[in-house]
Amino acid sequence: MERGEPMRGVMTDRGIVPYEGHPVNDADCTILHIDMDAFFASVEELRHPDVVRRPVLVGGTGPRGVVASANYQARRYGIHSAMPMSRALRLCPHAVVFPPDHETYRRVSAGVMDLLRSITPQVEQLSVDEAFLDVAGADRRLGGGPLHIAQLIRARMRAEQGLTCSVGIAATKFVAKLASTRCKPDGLLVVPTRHVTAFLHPLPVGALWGVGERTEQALRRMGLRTVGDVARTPPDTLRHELGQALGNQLAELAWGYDPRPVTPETVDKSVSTEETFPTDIHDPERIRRELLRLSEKVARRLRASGQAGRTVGVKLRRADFSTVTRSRTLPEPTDVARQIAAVARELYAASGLVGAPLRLVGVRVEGLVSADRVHHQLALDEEGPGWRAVERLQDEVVRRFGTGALRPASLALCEEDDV
DNA sequence: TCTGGGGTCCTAGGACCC
DNA sequence: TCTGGGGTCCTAGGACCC
Repeated sequence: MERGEPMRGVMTDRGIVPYEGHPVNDADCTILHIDMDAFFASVEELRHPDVVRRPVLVGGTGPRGVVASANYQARRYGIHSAMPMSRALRLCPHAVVFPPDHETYRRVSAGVMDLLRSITPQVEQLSVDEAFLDVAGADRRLGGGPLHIAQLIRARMRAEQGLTCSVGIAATKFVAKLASTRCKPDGLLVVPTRHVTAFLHPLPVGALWGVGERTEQALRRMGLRTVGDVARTPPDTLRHELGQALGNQLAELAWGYDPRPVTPETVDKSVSTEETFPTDIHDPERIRRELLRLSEKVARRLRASGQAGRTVGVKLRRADFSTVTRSRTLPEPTDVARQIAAVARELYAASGLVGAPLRLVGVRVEGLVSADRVHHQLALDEEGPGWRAVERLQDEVVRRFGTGALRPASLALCEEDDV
């Protein structure tokens, strides 16, 4: 296939060849990895047809904004996600920039996931724009094989959502995900099991799950540059250099061994929110007010999902980017903003960073359980009698009249409170 | 160039219990 | 007086993923 053309093919003895006119033995390859192409940017292109064919960036527009998504026109300039927006705009001053609209992306994502679940219930959503499917059952029902199902998904995605996606097909999650990454954008790649090592071993170590910048450096110091290099290294050596878990994981992935099944339901383990300030803040009163605001946001999300958590944590990032986290576990789970904020402020007070300039603060609640198991205890808790009910009422007001209706109450809480 | 926001998992040390 | 080993929970930090 030619440069610049979407990659659609199958891995064979002769490398990747187009599957049109070739018999594809994909019988054992029932795992699909679906990856939406430049998802946020593509959604903005759908809403603003006038920007199609121009470089499009989605991301923070403030002084500390980063690129969350870049379309493929923008990527030609060397722009990629997580790059500071200031640098991206130096590389491509005429790019069109949209601030992120996560509500819309979530809505489009829900449509995408519904489409996938209409193919099979065996859908594991990885993020807003990615999912694994196990189509073994769907294949028995629909017939035609995984490749046929993947083509059906791509056609429906284009017709029903107006979006392109890339699909990797393999016998394992890991190889399917690598396959979709290699064929982006708008691609489709099958990696039959007997060609897995030929596919994997030439790839750079960074292609392995769990190898980021730091681990890549460590592997380079060991003289390992490709997945094949890792595969030929004794697992004991990998464990010794990288730790038990990561060493084991890389030793297995380098041979394409990945027994993890597709698991449709996963439960959240934590809820958090954080904010980077446009400029550093040192005023303790402002930090305390931020902690209350973030606690309200976390508590609202907990209540909306019917969860409560026992461990409250704060994250404080200094001007030099060094980060401190503090946490405390409570006797009972909570979903009450006043309680979360009280703990967050105590953790801040004891952190040794009061008065220090901070670029970011965050609030997290973990150790989540279903909230209906703890409601009565919370109602009796002497620290916040009635606060739970008050916040429930706020939820109801927002539900019926929108967030604007709540603003005065929220401000009043900020100004009056003194924990 | 100067680094977002939402998550998961791992490591390591200390407390505590048996 | 000196000293086990295992298990669980808690805390802090860090790497990684999208």
